[in-house]
Amino acid sequence: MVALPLMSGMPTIVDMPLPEHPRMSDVAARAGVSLSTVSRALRGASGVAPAVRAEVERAAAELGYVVSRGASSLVTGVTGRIAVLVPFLQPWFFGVALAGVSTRLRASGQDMLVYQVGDVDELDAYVRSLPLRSNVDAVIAVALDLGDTAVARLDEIGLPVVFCGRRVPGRACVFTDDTAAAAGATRHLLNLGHRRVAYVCSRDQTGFSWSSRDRLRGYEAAMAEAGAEAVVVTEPPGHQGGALAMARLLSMAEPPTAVFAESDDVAMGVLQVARRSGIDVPGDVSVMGFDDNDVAALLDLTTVAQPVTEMGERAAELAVRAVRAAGPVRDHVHLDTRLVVRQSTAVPRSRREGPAGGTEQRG
Amino acid sequence: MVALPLMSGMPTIVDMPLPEHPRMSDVAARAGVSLSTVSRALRGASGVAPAVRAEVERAAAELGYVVSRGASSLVTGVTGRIAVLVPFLQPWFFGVALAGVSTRLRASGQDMLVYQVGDVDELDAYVRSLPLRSNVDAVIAVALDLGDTAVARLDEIGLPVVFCGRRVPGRACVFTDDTAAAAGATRHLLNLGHRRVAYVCSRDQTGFSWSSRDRLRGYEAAMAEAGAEAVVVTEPPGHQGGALAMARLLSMAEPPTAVFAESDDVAMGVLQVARRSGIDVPGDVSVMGFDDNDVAALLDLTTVAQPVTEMGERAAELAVRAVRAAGPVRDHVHLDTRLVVRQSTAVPRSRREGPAGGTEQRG
DNA sequence: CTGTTAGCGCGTTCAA
DNA sequence: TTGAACGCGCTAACAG
Repeated sequence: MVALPLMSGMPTIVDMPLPEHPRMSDVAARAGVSLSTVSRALRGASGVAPAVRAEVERAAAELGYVVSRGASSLVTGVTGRIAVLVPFLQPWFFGVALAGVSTRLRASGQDMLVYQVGDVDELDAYVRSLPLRSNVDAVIAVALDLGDTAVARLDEIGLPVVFCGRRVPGRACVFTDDTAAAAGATRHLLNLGHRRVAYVCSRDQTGFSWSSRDRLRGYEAAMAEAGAEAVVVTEPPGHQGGALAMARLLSMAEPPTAVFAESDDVAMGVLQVARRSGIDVPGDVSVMGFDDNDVAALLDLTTVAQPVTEMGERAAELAVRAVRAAGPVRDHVHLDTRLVVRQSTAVPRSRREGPAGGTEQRG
Repeated sequence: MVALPLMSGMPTIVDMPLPEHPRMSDVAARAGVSLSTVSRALRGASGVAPAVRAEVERAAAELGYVVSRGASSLVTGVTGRIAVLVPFLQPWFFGVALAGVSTRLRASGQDMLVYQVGDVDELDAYVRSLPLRSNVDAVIAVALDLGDTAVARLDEIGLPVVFCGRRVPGRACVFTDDTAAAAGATRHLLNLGHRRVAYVCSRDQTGFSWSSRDRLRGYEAAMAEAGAEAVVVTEPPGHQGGALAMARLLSMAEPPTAVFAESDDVAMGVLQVARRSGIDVPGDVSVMGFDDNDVAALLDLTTVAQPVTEMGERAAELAVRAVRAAGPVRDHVHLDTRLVVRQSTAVPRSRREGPAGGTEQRG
């Protein structure tokens, strides 16, 4: 700050009352420069003398000034906000994915707007009303099937969309290969010596989810490949569905020796019924899940791990890139899954009691 | 629409190309009125002829026009956005709370901005930088201890704060009585006939959380009231901590016959170690949790249920009210907890094998 | 390198 | 009941 000769009693610039909601002009006055210089300095734009920039930053800090995004986005058209659409907020998967998105966005100073669009109507209402220019810069759809019309509408508006958790041809997306992962998991059970491997999948009113369908396909392929007969049980989602499914499986003439559940959540229901029925896992039946959520480790469930946090981060990364590029980004980010072998899968009893059989394993 | 005589080949209003990003003036032109009339009509302000209003709404719908929040908030100072601060995104509690907030905000057309502020620095950075005027209308802190300086800063800016999950004197907040709930849970165990009831609590680097402290207090009070000796084990949070704690308890000269864990998550670790050690629950030891998360039901864990969704909804309600009132709201919303008795707690073996003892129970 | 000017899209005075 | 003018706080062109 420049030292000035002052008459005593005269209010100095330091004595001036701090405005409650300082604006850029307050900073400009305090730093003794013009508005545009403040704007440039605070934005980190080039063409500002280092000394001036420092002075401006000091003035801003002293006033507790922060640029109003609303005002600047009115001019630039960039809001600094990214919308994340999720079908649910409660399940483990979405919390983890959001954490990933949040981390990445923080790094570039973007804000995260979260919308829960449980049903098609909500999605529709969202797409219809919200994403008008000057509300968000991009949309990340997590484990969500935006319809064609919704996507078309976003395109029309010029809003980049990133799909997280699903492969969408011609679109920016981050995904894992559910089919291959499910096939790998099924092979793990087959390689242990199981032949009667059942698959539990879930469907709600809306029908199968795509990841559900993809996993089923992988299971069927692996079974066919091994010449084993596929046994598929369909119930509502969640562990309730898993419990119902396991009950049905246990009432079959020849119950399976291994159960592959579409998700860890469903597997929990399977395990619960097994435990209550006095059926030993993996002694009597092997159980395999999918997701590797936090409870899976707790219950020693063999499962397929997805890098969910990373999926969120990468999706956010694509969204940020699309905003910067001011145009659509079409990258496909394919992340790997990982088979996590724990205590819930083992060689079937028939094998153990017969001639000693090795426990092979393939990816 | 008014039918007009047209020369053929002359472009009609219907033929006019739809602007990609229609603005209010486009609507005004299409409806044949002025800008201010459109503004009034679309905002539902009074003083617009019904016929004119209908015409404006039609024009807006045909153009796919939506008011730009950015522009209007520049004038009104209201953003239509509410910030939700959470320490974590992954745990069950936060997903459920966010779902509650989301539901309530949707009803009033507000958007939800989510910030993960895991450590004090992040919180500080957030409070320092973001909530300047024209970014959000209110802040909801979920299970978070904003420091005094942070709160003071928000006050200064005039941003309403709502605390969710904690009682804060003189502030708008939604909470449950952790102390009373923990005391009730402890009494449940005492009433079953347990005397050696251990409490497992968690602390991380930061120290005890307040809910942790409150619950501990309730446990201690109930034990003292019954003339029983308190046994408290402290470990890191999460089920790992629970597992460590249970291991320590099992190595005591006289292990407890009942374990009350600070949270369901911690209780999971306790159950895991019990199961692996061949200790029957509740045969050998009763286990009680706190939260009633989705896994608790699955594992038949007796626990204390909190109305988490409702907490989120009510917090959002207070935030919306504060925005409407354009001033601070100081309501305290006290919600009840509920003891959920499942299969993990029972009369201790000593009682069962001795003279028949009844299973009493108090709230 | 810096200052001046003209809007960004809308709500809100006023006057009609 | 409607319309015209002004300004919300800021950035982007220019000119200096």
